[in-house]
Amino acid sequence: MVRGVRKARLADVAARAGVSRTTASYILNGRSAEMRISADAVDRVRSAVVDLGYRPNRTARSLRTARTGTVGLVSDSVASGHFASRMLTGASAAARESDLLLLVGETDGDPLVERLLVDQMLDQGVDGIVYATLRHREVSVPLALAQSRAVLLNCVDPASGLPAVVPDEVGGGRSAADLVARCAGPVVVVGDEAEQGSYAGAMRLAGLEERLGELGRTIADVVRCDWTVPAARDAVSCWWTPAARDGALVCLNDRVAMGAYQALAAHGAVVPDDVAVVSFDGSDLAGWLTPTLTSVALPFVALGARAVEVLLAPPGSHAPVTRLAMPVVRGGSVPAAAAVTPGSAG
Amino acid sequence: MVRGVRKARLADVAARAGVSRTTASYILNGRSAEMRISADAVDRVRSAVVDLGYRPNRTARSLRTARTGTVGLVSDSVASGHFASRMLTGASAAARESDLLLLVGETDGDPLVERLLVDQMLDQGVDGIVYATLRHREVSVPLALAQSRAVLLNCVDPASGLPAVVPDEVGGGRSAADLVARCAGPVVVVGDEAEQGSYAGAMRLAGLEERLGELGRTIADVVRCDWTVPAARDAVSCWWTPAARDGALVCLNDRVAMGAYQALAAHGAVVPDDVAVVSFDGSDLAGWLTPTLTSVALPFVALGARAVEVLLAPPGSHAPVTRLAMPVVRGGSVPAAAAVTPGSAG
DNA sequence: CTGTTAGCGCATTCAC
DNA sequence: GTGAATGCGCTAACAG
Repeated sequence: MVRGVRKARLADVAARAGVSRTTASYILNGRSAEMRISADAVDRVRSAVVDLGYRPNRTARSLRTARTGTVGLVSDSVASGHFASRMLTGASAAARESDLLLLVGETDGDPLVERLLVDQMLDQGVDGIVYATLRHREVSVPLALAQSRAVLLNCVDPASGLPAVVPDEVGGGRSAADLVARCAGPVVVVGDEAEQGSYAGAMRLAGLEERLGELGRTIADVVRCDWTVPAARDAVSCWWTPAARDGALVCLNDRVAMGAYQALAAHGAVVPDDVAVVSFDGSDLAGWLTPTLTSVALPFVALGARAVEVLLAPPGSHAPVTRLAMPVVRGGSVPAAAAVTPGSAG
Repeated sequence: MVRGVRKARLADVAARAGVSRTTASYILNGRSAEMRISADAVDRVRSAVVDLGYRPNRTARSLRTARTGTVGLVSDSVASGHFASRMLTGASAAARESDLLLLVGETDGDPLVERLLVDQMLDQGVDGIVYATLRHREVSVPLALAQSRAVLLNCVDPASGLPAVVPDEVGGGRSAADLVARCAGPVVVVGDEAEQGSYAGAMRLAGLEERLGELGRTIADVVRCDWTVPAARDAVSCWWTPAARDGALVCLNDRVAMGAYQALAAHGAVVPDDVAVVSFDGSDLAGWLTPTLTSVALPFVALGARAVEVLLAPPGSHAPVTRLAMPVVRGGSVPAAAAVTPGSAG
């Protein structure tokens, strides 16, 4: 424990103010009115606090109150992820908002480390734990977690009954449909929807299909490939046919879209004039491409913040699963004429 | 403070094992040999621990020992950064290695929030604080930090005298020089070296120039532009001349290189046949480009880990500034023939 | 080798 | 309105 100068204790403050520790404690905890403490005593204590540079010892307070003012965030590898780390930004901000400190730990997917980390945080006395994953998927949390105050972030665990905060992938798929429903040519999906055992692909595809159906359209084709730039580039390049002109490519994430861009360029197809491209994630990459990519964004900051909020709310005051909307980040890869007003009947 | 089932205390363990709390404490703190406690007592205590599911109360221990087993990491916006968040990964791993928990907080560059956060962490009783920045730059840390156990990460504060851990940007510049020193055409730098008041640009440029000089070469030109894709694309596109063929573009970061790629493609110049490209950062983006980009990498994970190690080491046992090498991540953007053996006389 | 005792700094119940 | 006394759970002198 690091301390710059000798720290003053509450007793020192009380002594200097000429009151008892109890009185000083009440005043500092905002109960001076309730306890009807004299204004004079309040003033003396307050100035003693300033004079002595008194800071309450949170450890001692925690021992007494059984609350530490900290929440934990354990993840597989959120901080390593390209931009999923923004969940940390959101969680950190929300924690600060409630005057809490955030304990983070990465397990790199190791179940052993995971248990150790959760136990350590519990021992440390965190007031709650957010369990986050890089990919939106199903998990099976350690028993110790399931028995404590916890919230799942970007994942769900049906067995545990823990509340979860996730992106609304189906709604995102529907938004993508709205963006391309009026294009003249075929709507083609790029990317394997079963990628990495993640929920994202299948749900995005489901939403897309559902909404396209409502608008009287269908998915003409699915170009399956890994969610990486080279895989998408090669797959799109092989698949490309002039019949695809005036259609739209719905890429399952931004890296896939980048690969698609490269393939289209190689074939001399111009985005968005010859073919529209939309994708999912809304990562920084979308803004780096030329033309900029229209992408249905993962609201990582909001997800992280909301997870902490749900954690702090009274248990049961939230739906088991909170789905956060995926906002459309508009780029130049989709002609306005291809879009339909969201929610319209088409 | 969250607790699944009623927690057993050390006293319960001692009672069940038929020993005193002291004895139990010694055993659990690995001092049974030193205290010459009977093997029988040790066994009884150990099984009592298991039976009762006893976990030591870290808060109580902290109150007594004045150490909390936590370190803080406060940053401007490291978690928001594209891949700088990996400093967190490194720090988290190093903390775990020493059985410490990591408290993180982002200030978003707000000096007020910064002070609040540092104070809160100090109140919380962290054993030390890592102060990190997204960009490698000079900072002026809050007074409270300067007076406590702290280490700077990716920044320096000459006034504070705090130890710092930073990437060796000059060495990185030298590595870049080695990669392109033998190219037939001119060596041209892309990017404004004074970008964002950061140290990175100037130091990379200095290292590049220094090493090129040793090898009998010079920087032919500097194409100044912001470190963004569109700015670099436009700048390189305007500047491009057939005279640049067979030369090399040294881009000050990967996004600049991406812009350069786009400009070169527009002019029909092929990488690496017509022109070599190297850059700095070693971000994921480097692997997404075609051909993949050879980049001198920022060792973010190692930086984060080292910062925690320096924090935990006895004060004064490290140089004031620890510079970590920037490893070259080889891609396909530089012909082997253009390179020289690092460290050779050329 | 083991038990007794005394705090760590704070919140809180109960007398005054 | 205020102060004395108690205990959160643990560690570490000190005595036996």
